[in-house]
Amino acid sequence: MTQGSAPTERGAREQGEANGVTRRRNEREILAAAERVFARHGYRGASLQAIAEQAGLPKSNVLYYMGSKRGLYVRLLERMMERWNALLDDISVEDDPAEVLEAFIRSKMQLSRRHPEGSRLFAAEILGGAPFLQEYLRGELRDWVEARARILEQWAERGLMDPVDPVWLIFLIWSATQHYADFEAQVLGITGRNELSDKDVEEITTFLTRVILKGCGVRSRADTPAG
Amino acid sequence: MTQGSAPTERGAREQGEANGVTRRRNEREILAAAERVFARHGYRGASLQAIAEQAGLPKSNVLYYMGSKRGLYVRLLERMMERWNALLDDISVEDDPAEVLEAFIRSKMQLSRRHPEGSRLFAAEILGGAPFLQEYLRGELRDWVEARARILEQWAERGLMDPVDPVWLIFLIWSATQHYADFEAQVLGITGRNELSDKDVEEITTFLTRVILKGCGVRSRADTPAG
DNA sequence: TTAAATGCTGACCGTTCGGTCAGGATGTTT
DNA sequence: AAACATCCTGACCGAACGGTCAGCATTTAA
Repeated sequence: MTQGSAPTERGAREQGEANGVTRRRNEREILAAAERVFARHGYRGASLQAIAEQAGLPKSNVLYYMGSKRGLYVRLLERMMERWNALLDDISVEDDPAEVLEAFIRSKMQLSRRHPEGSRLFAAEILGGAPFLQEYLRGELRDWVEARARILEQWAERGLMDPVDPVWLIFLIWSATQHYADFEAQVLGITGRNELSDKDVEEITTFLTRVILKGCGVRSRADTPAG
Repeated sequence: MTQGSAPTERGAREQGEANGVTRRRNEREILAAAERVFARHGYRGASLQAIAEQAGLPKSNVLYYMGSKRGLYVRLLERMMERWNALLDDISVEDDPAEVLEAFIRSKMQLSRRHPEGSRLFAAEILGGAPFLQEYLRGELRDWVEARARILEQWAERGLMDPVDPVWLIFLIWSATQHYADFEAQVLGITGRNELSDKDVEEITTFLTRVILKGCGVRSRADTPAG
């Protein structure tokens, strides 16, 4: 009665495969499941039981791999931060504002599309007052924004765009793109779609690029006669 | 041993005040506390215990007033929907696009500022897949957006603004304004502020109005020579 | 073949969850 | 002052929570 399962062929291991293949697969499965559950219910609302079920593993196994709920959550946040940091890594004042801003909008849009659960996980963390990310926001991310803001300012000084507040502009792009991941349920409900197609995303990207660039009076370097 | 509290002066009633004054105050207190807690932790992550503590009442009292966790949550959502529905209630094709769009941005910004917890509560609900608001999104709100989208289209036809997709435009305004409530923690962290002042909000509103109106090529009716 | 190391999980722990309810406190009516 | 209706809450309930751990299964090393 205490142990009813068959002695072999249990778990996800199935047949004896050498090395850490199962390990890697389980870990990946857990991280994906956890991202979904944390994104949907927030840190407190998420349960390890739900994560384990979605990963197709016993709860104990999740804890065996990840140590603790907190550790799993932090690991997911860090993974998302890495993805974000890779964005728009190297830009300079010499670059073309139109190209850079379009690239920013486009890559941010793709980040939201490629990792919607991760985007929502991040949003849920911020929504809850960023208890785990305070340090990151006030440190790394702040520097990231500051550096890019200074470049935008210099572009404005050179007459390549209107003298708008660069930080508000970055927030505008952030929010407009983030919206399609975080508020997906709303976007789909209002537009009556089941999902956003590649074509939809391309259309939205074009729309945002056009409106924001025009709104900031961005002139492509090619359009400007003199340096 | 079973009951150690003093026979009188318990609860929030304190001194005998006639009528439902205490009732109304308690109800208001509970709703405010619940909005905070639900916004921060989502539906599942919120606990009645935490809500009760923030309201300064025993948990049983919260259930006595509100019936159930679900009922309390739904009531908060409905209150927020009412606030939203009051927004930009009566506009027509004959109105001035610049005025209407600015009023939309401004009033939406004020909604986020006046009811940040409500805004975040709404955001958390959508983030979690809108389990309680599916119907509202696919019904009322969809109609709301459709009606305004048609007016924007007509403005475009009359040459009062660029022929942009009106739904994407509404989402752009929505996201840009919503951002300052939902991502408040991020905005404050990055800008190094403790809170957004009235002046900040006014500045952001002006920025958004300028960029979005210019980006959509909105011309004020006053600027247009002929009808 | 055996011993040690590692992978894995059912059973269990203390705590907290949403919700119920008996019954005392209070307000109103007679 | 007695009867009644309403307000309120401490004590309790079964369920679910995050986390621990003994102990079996499997792989690796000797």
